[in-house]
Amino acid sequence: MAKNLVIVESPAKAKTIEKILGSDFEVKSCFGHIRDLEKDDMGIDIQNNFKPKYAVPEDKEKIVKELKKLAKDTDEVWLATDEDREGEAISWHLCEVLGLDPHTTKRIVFHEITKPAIERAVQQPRLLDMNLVNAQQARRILDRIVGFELSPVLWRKMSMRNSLSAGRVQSVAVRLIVEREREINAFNAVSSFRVEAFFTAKDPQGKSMSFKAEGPGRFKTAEDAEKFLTQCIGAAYTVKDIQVKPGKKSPAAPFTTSTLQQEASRKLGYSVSKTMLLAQKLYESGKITYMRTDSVNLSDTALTDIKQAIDKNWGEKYHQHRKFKNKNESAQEAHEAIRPTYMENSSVDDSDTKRLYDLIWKRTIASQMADAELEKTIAKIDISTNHEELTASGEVLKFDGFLKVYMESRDDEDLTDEEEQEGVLPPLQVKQVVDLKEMKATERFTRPAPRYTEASLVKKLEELGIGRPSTYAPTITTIQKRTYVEKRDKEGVKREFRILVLKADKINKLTDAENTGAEKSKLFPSDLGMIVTDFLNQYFDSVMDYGFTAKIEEEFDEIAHGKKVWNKMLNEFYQPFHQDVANTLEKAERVKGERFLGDDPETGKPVVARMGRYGPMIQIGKAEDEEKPRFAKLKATQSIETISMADAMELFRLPRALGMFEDQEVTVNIGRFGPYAQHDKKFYSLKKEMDPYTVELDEIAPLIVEKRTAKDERTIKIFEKEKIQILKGPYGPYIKQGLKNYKIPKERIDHAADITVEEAKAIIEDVKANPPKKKAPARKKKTE
DNA sequence: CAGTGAGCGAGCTTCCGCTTGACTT
Repeated sequence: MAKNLVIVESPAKAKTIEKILGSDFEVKSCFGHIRDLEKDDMGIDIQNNFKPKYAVPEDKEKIVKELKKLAKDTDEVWLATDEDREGEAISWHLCEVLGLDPHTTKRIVFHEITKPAIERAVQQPRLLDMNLVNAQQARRILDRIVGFELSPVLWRKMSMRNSLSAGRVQSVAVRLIVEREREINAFNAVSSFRVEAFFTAKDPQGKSMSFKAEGPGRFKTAEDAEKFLTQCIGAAYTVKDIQVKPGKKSPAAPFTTSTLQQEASRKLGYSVSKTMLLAQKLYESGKITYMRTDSVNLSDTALTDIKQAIDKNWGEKYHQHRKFKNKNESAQEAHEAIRPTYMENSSVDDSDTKRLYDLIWKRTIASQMADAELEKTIAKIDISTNHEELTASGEVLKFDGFLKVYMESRDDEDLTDEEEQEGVLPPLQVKQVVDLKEMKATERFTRPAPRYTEASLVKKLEELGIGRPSTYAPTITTIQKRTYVEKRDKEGVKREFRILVLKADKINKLTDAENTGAEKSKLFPSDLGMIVTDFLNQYFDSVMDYGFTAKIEEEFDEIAHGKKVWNKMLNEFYQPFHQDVANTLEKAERVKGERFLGDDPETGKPVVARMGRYGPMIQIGKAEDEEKPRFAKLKATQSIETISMADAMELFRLPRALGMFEDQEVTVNIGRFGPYAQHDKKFYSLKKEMDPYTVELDEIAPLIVEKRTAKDERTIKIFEKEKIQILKGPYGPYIKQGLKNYKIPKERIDHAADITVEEAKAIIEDVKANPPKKKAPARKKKTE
């Protein structure tokens, strides 16, 4: 038994630190928080100054028991949880649960897992900071109050039966997506004409080179653009002025959780949860530092390591020492930036993981490399027939610096037409005459802000100070699980644009077409998301305010600095908030999100789009009418807010009868699980590309045949009389009787085809006698 | 697996932030 017990949060960290500290220290992990508020009565005694009621969750009982035993048998316990609000609270909970005295127990912290940092920490222990702990308790209690008082309001006031939820973070995340969608829907594209002139000029060797120049501003109408081109007929073009300016580019800071998620999304197309899963693997195998961090800091040992790698690979002049500062004020910086643990270490097996590792490696290296040096050339070209001038600009890379390894990519929202890639200009001289090949005036349209991707939403949330590195990915999952938001693609629509071409002193008018509005893997709000957001905005504007989190974070900081009392702060928040909850419960109407579309031309009955119990739908006629109303479900891509009368009526064309196949009728419809065909009492899901409104019989027939053969292939053996089947599933062979499935014992799995009826029966009886353990949700208590 | 759509009411759901693990019928 070691003399000292050190407790950290992460088990991977525990292993590394144990090696550094040696045999006098045993290092254990508590796996994050070990206590949480009870679920009953919110776990808060509001009348009694918001006194929290904590409990050890079921899935933490085992580790708590183990820590208790170790703490008892050791001379001294050291609390080494992360140095932030949550970490301080975890240490305090450890004191409470392990029976340690918070006034004497040693508390140590380090921001990096390096030998000097840890040895230094052990020499300078401090005590628990109860102010910081209280700031965390205030944070936790406020979130519980908001979540557990708002969610039930939704259950009462929304007409849909989902398990709805609301919270300080998720509801604002949904709001961002809803508002962006409406901005896009309300957007009117305005067009203007941009002039580009294509020239040739001779270089000193007499070789002809072509280059491009931009026109003077933009023309609002085709007439203005044509007028300008007409003026240019027969003109001579002379270089009037050349300016050469040096420029530079600097590398981006090393990765934090949020920037890693953004770059992995843009460069590798990973979802935020995929990025975090792969990063976790890299962390656990010791390849990278901790992946949930908001710090851009690199440890001194890392800096030395990185410098060595740069010097070795590219030479000293590529190295530049840099210290990055966090832009984000809410950052708590308990860890380092995300970086490789050793720059030398680069063998990663799995290809997806390797691509992420390479990204981290390059970003880390680049962050300590020299600026890239550029030379920007701007040439003004005079037009002899009018007073206008054209501008040609070019860029030459003089020294590549960090660009040798890494260039940060951008969200398309940051890109404007002006920032398109600069080309290289031929070596021009003032007074040189250049030859115009052609001049084009192209119609261009303004674009609305793009929809959020998972990663750009994380970026926005971080800017607003909402959420933490450990919650970005789960938050994105939650709002999709609640069906407030859906990630999907959107097909673009064709749009024509005009081009005026001046060539050989003649003007030609052309039209071309482009695809516009196409989106890939973007977040779209559902009708439910919109309705819930509108409701919350109407009754709980303070919590829904984008500045709400920032405002209460300031107060948490004041608590942490001992300038404010935590339960007083909570009371100031709670009184008006709870009043809003009570008022809303009493006064607000049940929300249906109804929108009137028009009258049905056939019957004259009103047609409305609204939210039903099972989702958005169209209703013709009223419930109180003698004839029952007709209903149709909206397609996944349609929404109550934007659907047209014509599209709504179109939905009533289902179910469709397609004709007979093998003497049985084939019909198509859309069900709970999407479009399907029905034939001989059996169901067949339509393929993704099949549209139930237009699909033909000869497309369905192969589907029916295909399913039959697939079933044959899945079947290993059938015992007709006993209704027992031996089937091949995704996890290997299994036995099916009636509708129930039974697992085949390991030792028989390889010989599944040889199983006899008796054997199969025995296996079924056996499984029935010893039912496999169900993986019960960890938080639920067993009632048996 | 392929229904439904009004209203009532039983019994259920729900937050944010720390951290990994279990293992398919």
